[in-house]
Order: sequence, then structure tokens, then C-alpha cells
Amino acid sequence: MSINSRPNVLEVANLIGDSSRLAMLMSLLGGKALPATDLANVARISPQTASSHLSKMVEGGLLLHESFGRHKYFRLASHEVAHALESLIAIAPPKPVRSLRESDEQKTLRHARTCYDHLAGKIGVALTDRLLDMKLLEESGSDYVLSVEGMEMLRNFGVEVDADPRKRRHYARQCLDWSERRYHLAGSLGAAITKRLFQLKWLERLPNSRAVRVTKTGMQGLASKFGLDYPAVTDK
Amino acid sequence: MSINSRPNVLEVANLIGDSSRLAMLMSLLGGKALPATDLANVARISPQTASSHLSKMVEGGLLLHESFGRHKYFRLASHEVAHALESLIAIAPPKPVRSLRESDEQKTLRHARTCYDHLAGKIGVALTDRLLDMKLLEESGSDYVLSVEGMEMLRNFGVEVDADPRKRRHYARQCLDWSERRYHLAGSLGAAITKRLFQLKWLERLPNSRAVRVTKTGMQGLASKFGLDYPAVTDK
DNA sequence: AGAATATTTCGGCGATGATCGAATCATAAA
DNA sequence: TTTATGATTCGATCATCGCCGAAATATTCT
Repeated sequence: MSINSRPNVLEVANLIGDSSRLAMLMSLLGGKALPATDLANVARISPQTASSHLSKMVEGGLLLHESFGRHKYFRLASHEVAHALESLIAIAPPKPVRSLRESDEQKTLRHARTCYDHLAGKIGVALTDRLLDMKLLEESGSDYVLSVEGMEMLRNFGVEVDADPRKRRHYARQCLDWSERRYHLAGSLGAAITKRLFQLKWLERLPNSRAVRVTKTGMQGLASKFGLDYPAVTDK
Repeated sequence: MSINSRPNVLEVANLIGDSSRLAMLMSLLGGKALPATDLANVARISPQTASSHLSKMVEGGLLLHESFGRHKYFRLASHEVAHALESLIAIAPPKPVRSLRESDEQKTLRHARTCYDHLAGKIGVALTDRLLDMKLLEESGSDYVLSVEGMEMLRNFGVEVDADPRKRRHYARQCLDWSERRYHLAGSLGAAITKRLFQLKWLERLPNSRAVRVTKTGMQGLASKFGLDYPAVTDK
């Protein structure tokens, strides 16, 4: 029984397969650590129930926690957990019933959001496309590789480009975007670029959401630096 | 609520998070299609219960079925489903309690098995290592790329090497091996090589298991063609 | 045709587990 | 210290769902 040998797989899948816990996990996919009460809210359950769920997920290796005063912050335990969640999202059947009037939150999520630690949504896909067009990034097999020019350009841009990217696993992974059904740049490079965009205040987080907003300077910056035609992205 | 927008994620995770269904899915990770009764056996449940589970998994998009006479064969619906399962295995905490006397089945699984459509286990990892040593394959970011020599060599070896590998997604993916905690070659290239090894009868499937056996000619062949020191692999 | 095997449907039992109220503990503000 | 807020523990309730027995349907074998 190859299943008995890995009882933890069952435990992990079981943990994810509950509506309340999944709601918490999905909101943690934004990459931020959130306190227990906030997580109870997103799941629409009482603090007691949330506490129970959270301790189970910590026990099961899905989450880590850190205490600050009377608050207890939870976050995903690793990139691997985020990746597993993404891969589940990827196999959930295509588009569900789509109401004519798409919810606002839905719309902002589709537009731009963080996917654990990197940029996703229309903007994430568009930026990746630009990097490819500008030959800063190249597809390689089912992965990306940073070109020499790309490394120089991004370093000048202030991104912490790794010394020897080829040595690192998951340096420039392709991540399948559920809203766009397209790939975009993930991995530690994707995270580093996103980090820089926040530093420059080209991006800012929206409260209580994975969604992010491109600021005014961000629009100008993305246009001049990467030639990203912002209106074209938002329109269609 | 980004969760309400994707109810299918919950459904999928829920389906995986049941012991009986997971047992079936794990055995289907071998890549073969199996009839309902066999799946009932691996899960140690009655045919009625299995039937119920199977129809749910088809409904949820995890499985596909094909009928041959009175038999109904089930298989994983896609590479993505296999990939999602692998990613769950990867986050299940390291090694569980390990009895001194490891079960025979466990041992053969560790040794060599199919991971959906490619070779895994000690042999899978060892073969990948050899391909890297021989410069037929190169690491690129978190992925593999077939070298020019590699393409020629494998084509001569009878592997259906794709015309333009760079165009294909998931051509030479790295797959994390749960038993070895090492990466090995997956993707369509990994599948093509494995297919060829079965053709040549260097590998043969063991009944009712994901485990595979390296045949006598296989040992010789792997040694002469890829310099794979078979005894060294099996020993430690 | 009759017998055997594979799969499915229905119905009811039973266990697991998500949920919240009430109470407790811990930390921070007043 | 007192008060307020975040988090946890315990206990009881209640719904869900996995499970199998019985019976039906379909296909193959003799």
C-alpha cells in the first residue's frame, strides 16, 4: 500500500479539502502573514473554529505562525505549499458560471494580484510578455532563463538578481495563471522583481485582499521602463 | 471571496482528501488505466463504494474513463492532475516512522516506479544523473534542456524526440522524487524515454503496482548505453 | 439459454468532524 | 489595577458522507 507509507499526503489533502480552511489558505496565497481573527473573517467562521483549523494546519505542515504580542500571525509554510495550491487551482475545471456582472473584487483580482510572492493576473502576464519581447527573459523548455542583458538591466533597476541563477532551483519558474490561463514569471526572480516594484511604490496592496493596485507612478514607470502599454492591458 | 469564485478548487481538494479515493489516485499515478474492481481492491473497499467514488472523481475532472466490454477503465485526466498529486506528495512532511523491516513493496517502489508517465525512484534519479554527467541534458534554471548531442543520441536510441522542444511547455520538467528527495526528468521527454525503455523490454511492469523492474537486458543496456552502474544503484 | 463476472443504484447505518456557546488565558491599553 | 481585545480549550450538537447489503443491469463465457 503505497498510501500507508505516506499518511501525510492524506492529511495534507484532507486539510486543504475543507471550505473554511481553503478560504484561509487562498487568502494566504497573497504571501502576507495574517492574524487569526482576519483569517476567521475571510472564512466567515467564529474565532474558536478558526483557531482549531489553524492549529491543525500548522500541525500538518501547511502553515507557520509567529506571535507578536497578543496577535498570532499565520503564513504559508513554504513555496512548496503555495505551489501545491496553485497546481490544485490549475486542475479545477476551466471557467465556472460567470455572472454578467462580475464582482468588483473578482475584477481587481483578475487584474493584478500577488501569487504568494510574485505578481500575477493580467499585469503579471503582461509584464512577463514584455520581458520576453525585450529579450531580457527567454523561454527555456518549460522554464525561463534570464539573458545577459536581462541580468544587467534588472540589476540596474534595483532588483536583487542572484549571482548564479543556474545554481538555484526555482529561479525563474513558470506559474500558470488561473484567471488568464497563461504563464507568468514566478520563482525567486519573480519574487525579487515584485519586491522591487513595491519598494518603488509602483504597486500597492489593497486591504484584506491578494489584489494589488498599480499606482500612477507605476503606470508611467512600467510604460517607460518596460514599454508596457497599460491602457491596452486594462481594456479588453 | 476569491474562494466562491472557484468552487471547483474545493471540490477537487475534497475529492483528493479521502483515504479511499487517494489510494486509487496514487495507484493511477503509475500512468496505467485500471478497471474499477482493481481500484476497489487497492483501496480495500467494496465495488459499490468504489463505483461511487469513481463517478465522483470523473465528475470532478480528476479521472477519465473508457469502457471495454464489461470492464470500465479509469485513468488520470491529465498531466496536470498528476502534477497536482506530486506537489501534494512533495509537501507531505518528510519521512514517517520507518520500520526496521521495510515492506517489500515499499522497497521495490523506492527502487523503480513510474510516476504517471516517466521513470522515478532510485533508477529514475540515477538515469537522470547519468544524462547530466554525459552532457546530454543540462540544467537550466529549475528545468532541463536537451543538448544538441543529447537530441542526436536519444533520437538514434529510438526516442521520439520532439522537433522543437523549446516550443513545448513541460518538455523536460524536473519532478521531485518523494522517496529520494531528488529531482529527476519528467515532462514529455521523460515520458518518451520511458516509453522507449519499455519498448526495448529494458523495463517491465510489476503486476498491480506502480513499481517496475529492470530486466537483465535492461541492466546491460543501461550500463553500456548510459554508463549506469546498476549494482551501485541497488546497493546503498 | 444459463451461469459468471463487472458495474451501478438504492437505502439505511454509523462515524467523523465542523460548528458555536461558554469559559479561560494572555497581552495590551486606560 | 481595571478593562478591552485576541486567542484557546472544552463540550455538545448536528450534518455530511463513507460504507456496505441487497438488488438490478450489462456483458462475456460455456
